[in-house]
Formats: sequence, C-alpha cells, structure tokens
Amino acid sequence: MGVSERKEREKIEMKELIKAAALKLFLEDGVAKTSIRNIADEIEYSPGTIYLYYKDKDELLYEVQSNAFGKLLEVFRENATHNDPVERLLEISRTYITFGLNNPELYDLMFIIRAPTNVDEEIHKANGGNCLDFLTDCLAACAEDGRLVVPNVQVATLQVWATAHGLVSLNLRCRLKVMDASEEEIPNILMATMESYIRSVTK
Amino acid sequence: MGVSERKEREKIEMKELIKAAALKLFLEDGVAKTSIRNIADEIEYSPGTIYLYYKDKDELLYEVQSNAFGKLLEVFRENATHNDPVERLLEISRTYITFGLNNPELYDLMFIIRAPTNVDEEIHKANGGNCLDFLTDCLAACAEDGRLVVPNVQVATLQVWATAHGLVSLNLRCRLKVMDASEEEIPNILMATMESYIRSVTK
DNA sequence: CAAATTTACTGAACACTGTTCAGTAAATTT
DNA sequence: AAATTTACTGAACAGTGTTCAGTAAATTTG
Repeated sequence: MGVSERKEREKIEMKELIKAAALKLFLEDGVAKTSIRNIADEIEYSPGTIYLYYKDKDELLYEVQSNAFGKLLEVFRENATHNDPVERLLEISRTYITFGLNNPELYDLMFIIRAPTNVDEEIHKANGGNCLDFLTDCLAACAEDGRLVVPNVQVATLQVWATAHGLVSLNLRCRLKVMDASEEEIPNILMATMESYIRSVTK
Repeated sequence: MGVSERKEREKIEMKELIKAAALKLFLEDGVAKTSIRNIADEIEYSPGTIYLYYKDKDELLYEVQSNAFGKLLEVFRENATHNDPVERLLEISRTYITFGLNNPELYDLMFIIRAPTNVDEEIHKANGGNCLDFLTDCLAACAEDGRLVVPNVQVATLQVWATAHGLVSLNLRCRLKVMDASEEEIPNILMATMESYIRSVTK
C-alpha cells in the first residue's frame, strides 16, 4: 500500500512549499518583517499549519539558512577556480563580500541574526560547514606552498573570515556611517581593504 | 521665577532615570527581551510616560548606545597607553575584544543590532565617532613611524576594526560553532588570531 | 459498502510587543 | 479662587509567535 509513501512525499513537498514562501518573503520584505502569518497567507494556509511541519520559527529559519549556505558554496565554486591558492583566496574573499552586499537578507540569516542558532546543538554544526571547509582547504593549500605569513591554518581561516564578515556586517548594519565615505564608494573601499589585507598576510 | 529651570532639571533627571532602568534591564535580561513595558515597570511609571521623554524605542536605545561608547572609550584610555604606536594598537585590539566578550549586550547595541541606526542621519554620526578616532589616531601614528605594511590609514583602520568586530560578533552570534574549538578556549583563539593579524600588518 | 479511526487543517485564544491618545489629577499661573 | 498648563495614566490598536479544541476529509477496519 503506497499511501504512507505518498504521504511522506506530500509532507516533504509541504515543507518545501513553506520554505520557498519564507525565502520569497525574506527577499521581498526582509527577515525581520516576515511573520508566520505572512508566510501562511502567502501559501494560503492558516498559521497553525506551519507548526505541523516546523517545530517553531527558528527551525524554519534554520532550514532557509541551510539553503542560503548552499547558494554561497555555489558561487564559491563558480568564482574561486584559480590554481594558485593565494589568487583563489582572493577570489573567495571577493565572492564572499559581493554575496553579502548583494544578498543582505540572506547574509543576515546566515551570519548575523541570533535566531537559527537556537536549534539543537548537534544539528546546528551542519549549516555553514561546507562553506568554511572551502575556505579552510584554500588556506591549507596556501600554507602547503609556504605562502602564509602566519602558517597556522586555523588562525589564518579565522582571520580571513573575521575580516570579510567584519567589513560586510559593519556595512549592513550601517556602522560605517561614522567614517567619512560616501554611500556609493563603500563597496569599493570594502573590497580594496580586503584585498590589501590578503596581500599583507600572504607572500 | 525658577520653576521652568527646575522643570528642565526634572526632565533631564527623568530621562536619566529611564535610561538607567533600560541599561539595567539590558544587562540583566538582554536587549532583545527588554520591552518598553518592562522599563516602565522598573521605574514604576506607565508605558506611555516613556514616550513623553523619548520619541520612540530607537531614540532610547541610541542614548544607551551613546553611554556604551563612552565606556568603551574609557577602557581604551585606561588600557591603551603604550608609547610605541604598534604596541598601543595591540592594546586597543585586546581591549576591544575583551570589552565585546565581557559586555555582549552592550556590544550588541553598539555594533550588531539594527535598531539605533534609525535615528536621524545627522544626529547619528555622533555615536562611536570618538572610539573610531582613538583607533584612527593610533594607526596614523603607526603610519607616521613607517610601521604599517599598508600605509593607507583609512584602509588600515577599517581592517583592524573589521577583524576585531568580525571575531567578536561571529562569536557572540554563535557562528564559530562550526569550527572545532571548545567553548572555553575560544577567547584565547580570538585574541591570538587578532594579535597575529596585527603582527602581520605592522613592522 | 458503512462505520470507526486517523490525519490534516483551521482559526480563535493567549500572552506578548511598540505606540497612541482621550481622560484625569496635580501643579502653576492668572 | 478660578483658569490654565503640565505630567501622567491605562485602555486600545495592530501586530508578533505559539497552542489547541474543533472539524472535515481521507483512510482503515469490520
């Protein structure tokens, strides 16, 4: 009897439908302004239904976050293809910053807001791991070739990530308004700052 | 007739009372869990009263943020006293990271949450400017002495700030869980990562 | 096929949020 | 003493995440 199999399938489809609606509203109106009721309206179900598929809003956010990390990994793979590990590191950095500036709502979900970190400890590690590995592998290759000023791969990874995240998140949260730089030149400044950093710590 | 003078004074005192209550609750329960009603309860006034002194919650947050930046500048002045500008830069960096880790709620308010950036554009620049100047001055001194690998002061300032902020904020938002490092060694890793970065970009 | 059971969904209700505003009582001025 | 201004209240509004009794449809059982 294929009923339970079909129901299984329908359950997954419904989760997907909810997730897609959530993502759509996140991109349209922002994560902060998207409520369970909005999402329910979007898919023409009642708010209560969403709780039959996701334990709470955090779990849903976590799933959308997982998709977002998939997208970041995708652009990493597309853009960071140089053979030379230092050049590849530059490509990764540029891609990260561009992704953050072009997808502020996804970036929020991935790296800034508190929400999806409230899911179960063990399940949590999954999200973002692939993206971090992509960076770590690149830095390991740099270290292998003796191209890092500080050859500790963990320290180097954290430095690159922190610098890129610092630049993107300070900008997304309008904290660079204290600096005297016009709105439109900021992306260029961020990129130049990141590149000059990479050049300083590699050889 | 000293009535209007007294009223002026009382108005300031009341604003101070509200601000102090807000700060207290922020530190006790977190910024996110502190509502206007909580603050009103704390000072034994009705919620509406708060709106007689602050236009909205953002304006109140902005004022508390201003206090928080004052505290950061204070610890900068206490701890970053070395004559050698590179050593002073290290002291500033360590102080910044320690402040962030020890005062997560204040750090949130200062650098992460969206809220207080919604105040009027012109008024906004004030907050944080002093702290940024403290860092910029130090890096200008480094540049003066030819101690920076990249002698552009704006780029250097942004790099140091972004790296420190990246480290602190990724940690406060639990994003370092993806790395295999135990909870208790993370502060040390952050500090070591920051110091090794400063050493790489100075000479 | 009819009855019993399971499943999927609803939407009102709860406790909360920031904010507004008519109403009131006290302080001040006339 | 009367009129006016000031400071404050607390209910109300529209929103939030979440729960749960009730219902109708799908499925299983006899």
